[in-house]
Amino acid sequence: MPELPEVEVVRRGLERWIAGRVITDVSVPDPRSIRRHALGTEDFRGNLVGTTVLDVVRRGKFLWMPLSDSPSSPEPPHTALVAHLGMSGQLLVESPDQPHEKHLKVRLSFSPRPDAPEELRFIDQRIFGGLFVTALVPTADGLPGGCSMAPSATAVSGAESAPWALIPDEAAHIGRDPLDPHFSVEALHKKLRARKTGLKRALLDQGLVSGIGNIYADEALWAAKMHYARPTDTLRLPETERIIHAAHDVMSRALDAGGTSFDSLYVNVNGASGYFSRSLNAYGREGEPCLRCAAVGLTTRIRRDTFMNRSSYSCPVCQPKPRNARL
DNA sequence: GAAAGCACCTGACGGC
DNA sequence: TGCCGTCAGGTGCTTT
Repeated sequence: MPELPEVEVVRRGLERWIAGRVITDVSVPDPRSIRRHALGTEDFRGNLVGTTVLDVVRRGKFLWMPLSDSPSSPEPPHTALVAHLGMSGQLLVESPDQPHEKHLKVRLSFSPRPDAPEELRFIDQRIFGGLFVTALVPTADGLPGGCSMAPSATAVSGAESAPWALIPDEAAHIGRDPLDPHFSVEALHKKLRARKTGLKRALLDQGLVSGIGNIYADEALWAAKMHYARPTDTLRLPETERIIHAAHDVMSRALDAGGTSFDSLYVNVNGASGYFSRSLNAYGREGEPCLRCAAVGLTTRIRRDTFMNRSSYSCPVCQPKPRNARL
């Protein structure tokens, strides 16, 4: 299940393989995966063929690729190809002669490059994700829209002026993620204090802070020793700093491990799985010992609660439920 | 306007 | 073996 670290792994792969290349053809075997492109398949195709992918940018779990008619155009891009992996989306860079995957939804062909495959495939089993082309709008704070331009040998010439202070219209409402260099803990703390909700519900609200899904929310709460139902309007700044530091730490470690993977639903652009699931402390460990408690001789077991119609894993001892819990 | 609930979607899995 | 119900969960829409 792709969350922020997994999407960042994919972003880096796309940056390496497709930045600077021209889209030469597009096919859409299953139009359900471009349903957010309201004008249909032909318009989707027409907006892409002949354009150049200038960059690969990410905010939270949204990925976008600013498009230009020419890689050397001095004009900022006006449109972008947006991708969201949803629950089971995969973006694979492959050779056209590779057999088609069972859930292949969209294929993009690229201009030849000696060291790189020519096709980008979007595969999605549950069809929660999708692709669409949309307008780029200025960011509210005038800062770059998201994370991009990691050092790359394939960066587009002239890209030293990028990233632009632009973001897809549909992603403009979401907050910056903890790995974003422009993320502000103080700004998030203000928003949390103004909300009357529980801490995990807030962490999963992409409008407040993006990129945190069910897995990393549970892991960050466990690391910060905080309960998921802690009312956000009672948080003190050091506590907000603690939970965000924990989220940053767990997601950074997951990124270093190539992402978290429980099954074949998450792979990088070359089809390889990550290894971070072996390092999880809470998520998916119902009935197993809390490792922190075990270190001091306690035999506490991780418990699973149903919360927001999904599972929430926590330690009942080191993450005690607050008296004023907000579920 | 804020907060919460629910539909979307498919494959795996367990129970009968 | 086959059918049915449940579960997984990110996002956007609807309801309260």
